[in-house]
Amino acid sequence: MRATAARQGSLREHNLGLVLRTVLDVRAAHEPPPSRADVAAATGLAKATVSALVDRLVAGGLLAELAPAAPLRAGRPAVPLTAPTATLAAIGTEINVDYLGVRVVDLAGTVLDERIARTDLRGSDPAATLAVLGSLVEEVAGTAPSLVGTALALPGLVDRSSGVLRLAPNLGWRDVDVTRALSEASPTLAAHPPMLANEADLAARAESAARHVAGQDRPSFLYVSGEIGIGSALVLDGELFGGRHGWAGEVGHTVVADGRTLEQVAGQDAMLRAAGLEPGAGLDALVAAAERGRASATGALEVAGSALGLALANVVNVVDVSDLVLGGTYARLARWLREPVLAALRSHVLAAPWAEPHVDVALAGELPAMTGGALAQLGRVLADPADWLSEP
Amino acid sequence: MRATAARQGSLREHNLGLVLRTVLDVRAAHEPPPSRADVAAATGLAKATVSALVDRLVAGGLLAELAPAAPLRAGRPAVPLTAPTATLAAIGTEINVDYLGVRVVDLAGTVLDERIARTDLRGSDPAATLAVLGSLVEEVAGTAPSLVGTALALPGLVDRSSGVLRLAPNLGWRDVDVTRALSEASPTLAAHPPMLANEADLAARAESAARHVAGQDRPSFLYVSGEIGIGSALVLDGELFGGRHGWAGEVGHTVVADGRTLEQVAGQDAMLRAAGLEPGAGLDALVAAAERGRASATGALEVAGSALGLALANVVNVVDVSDLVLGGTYARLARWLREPVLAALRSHVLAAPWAEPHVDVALAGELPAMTGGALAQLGRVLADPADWLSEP
DNA sequence: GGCATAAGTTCATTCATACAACTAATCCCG
DNA sequence: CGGGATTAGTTGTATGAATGAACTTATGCC
Repeated sequence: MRATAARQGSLREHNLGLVLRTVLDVRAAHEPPPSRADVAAATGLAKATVSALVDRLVAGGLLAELAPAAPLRAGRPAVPLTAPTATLAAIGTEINVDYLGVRVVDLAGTVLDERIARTDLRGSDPAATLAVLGSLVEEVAGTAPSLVGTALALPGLVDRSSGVLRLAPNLGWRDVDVTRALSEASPTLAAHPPMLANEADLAARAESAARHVAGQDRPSFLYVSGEIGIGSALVLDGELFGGRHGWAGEVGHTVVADGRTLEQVAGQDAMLRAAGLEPGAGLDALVAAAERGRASATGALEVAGSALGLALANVVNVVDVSDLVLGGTYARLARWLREPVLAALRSHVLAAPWAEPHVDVALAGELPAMTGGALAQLGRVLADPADWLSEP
Repeated sequence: MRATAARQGSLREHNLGLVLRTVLDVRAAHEPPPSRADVAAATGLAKATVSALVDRLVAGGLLAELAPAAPLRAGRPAVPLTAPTATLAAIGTEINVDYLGVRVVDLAGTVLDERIARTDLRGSDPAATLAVLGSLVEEVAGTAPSLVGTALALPGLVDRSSGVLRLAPNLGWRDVDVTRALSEASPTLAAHPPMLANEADLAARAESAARHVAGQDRPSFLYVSGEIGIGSALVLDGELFGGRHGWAGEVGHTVVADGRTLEQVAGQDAMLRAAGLEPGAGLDALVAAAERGRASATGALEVAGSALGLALANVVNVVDVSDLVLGGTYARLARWLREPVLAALRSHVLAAPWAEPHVDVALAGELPAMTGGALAQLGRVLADPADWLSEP
């Protein structure tokens, strides 16, 4: 119930966005690039209207005309429309517990460039780490086309209004003025202050886009991000649910049993310990042990899966989604986690008999939060193309 | 991202709704009824446009002109606009564990009529109970102005597409075709099939409206409904969050400790038992005992409050709201529950230091779910007034 | 080469809002 | 009591966006 008066111009802006999204959406679904006529048919707008809007978008650099394909049937051949290659891009960045990275994505969703540095950042110095990230951004910014915006995914609670990272338990960071530090380290980030968000939230955005491309129209799911910590994010009808301050999804800090949080039971370190491995052994060691069928490892995963399932059952009871998506490290462990999670869901979710719970593995590729951040910024263009027409 | 082409008419419909909502909203905030000029100033629309739209709304019966108030200052006196009295109404109904009722509410939010029957409906016969509800609806339908729609609040899981009540644990009902039974019992409900929804969801709508009237513009809160069972509903920026199927908010069936659900620890029966009272003693007995300071009662409430607080902390970690509203029986117990709930929130909510949790008592009046159901139906008129202009 | 077919363009028409001038109804003040 | 100031609401013209029908362009098919 947006309380804005709709003037004549609003109409045009709305339809401009509609046309742009229609062209890019059809592309996403692996259909051939649409023509002006296709767009008119899909939107219900008159051909003349679509032509005018498309012309404006092409002139503004938000759409491109392709060379006509070899015509198959009678009639004047259509001019196919697509996203312009590499004219507009966004940079998604991420600092997580065991890596940090930068990724450039354009309007078509293509990854143009990326830099990833794997290091253990637990207890690291925020200033130094942010300086590294800033320099990675500068490395890619040179080759990048004109920027829509930037985003930074963090494993913690972020204050989006002030640009301060409030708390990242697994990094050991607290009240870090991330935006300021980055703007000093990188002219690019100074010019385009990053949108700060939780890692799981942005990963879920990428997952939503991936599922859209895979054919799910407006997917609804709970994304569970197992990194060193455990985060989650809810997507409903393709829309991310962020809560009041964007702090939704902290399942990891949910209490599962006798005062212990889920992270203390099913976090990576806890699983390693329960499997009888050294804390520093890493995920690979756990996967290897489980693959060899070692009872200590599979048993630990069973216990972790049950706890995860219980925590997720509580979440599902409260937010009502039936599709759970395992991402991050949980994606690699899905083979062993799925069954105990499903069992917990079936027995604790009140609505389970009428909405059979599903547990899927994430479709989005490696390090989805960086992609998700970039997509979030690119989404601003789709939402309101008029703002991006003339000025680059 | 609604995928609809905006034609010229969409503009008009949008602004028509905007004008209607502006008039009713200003009324809600206890300001004097606005004139056409006030609406123009508030919306940013031109005076001429507002006049045209208001005229249409008045002609269609969705707005009414009042007699000009005694003018206070120079200038032509304004014509005040309000909701028309008793021309359009909705019926909200409810079946709960210990009562059932019917309420008629008009566009101005005034309760025009109601019938409430208090009985214990645990293990009752669905057909008989629904027949009683149907007859109550018929009683009030005669006097009611033209109907926008009807709603039915139920303490359980409802399948809104098929109109079947899937499960109401505390009634002992399962897979009851409520819509069909009611349409046979009541011609009014046959003509206006009720919107089925969870009791807590509709109560939260009423609470949202009450908070809006109280001056909170677009309130965000988690409503916790303590009836015989425990339900909850999330309102974000004035909008109810229902989840995928409308089954969100089942905190009562959340697991809090060693496999026990919240209802088994903090439900009304559990509290009575813990306080050493008979299960049938009722809420009044518990309140009386607590007021007399009996340790068994206050102790039981302390325990229940802690469990409730823990469950709510888990919810808050996942959905990120900081205002909790105690409704239903919990409103009467708030004096004793508030502190333990707050304590649990402070220690278990990750974001608590940056978003101080609040625990309020519900503002909406008695049996808010009935009001909320009616308001939900009336909201359809506000959302799209064009549909309701000519035909009644 | 002519006909059918489909894509895209041109142009007059429609319709909702904006803007400005105007009328209406009141208070204030001499 | 009458004129000026002030505010509400109306009237009429202009603007801008979408529409629909006619038209042009570009192709395949026979």
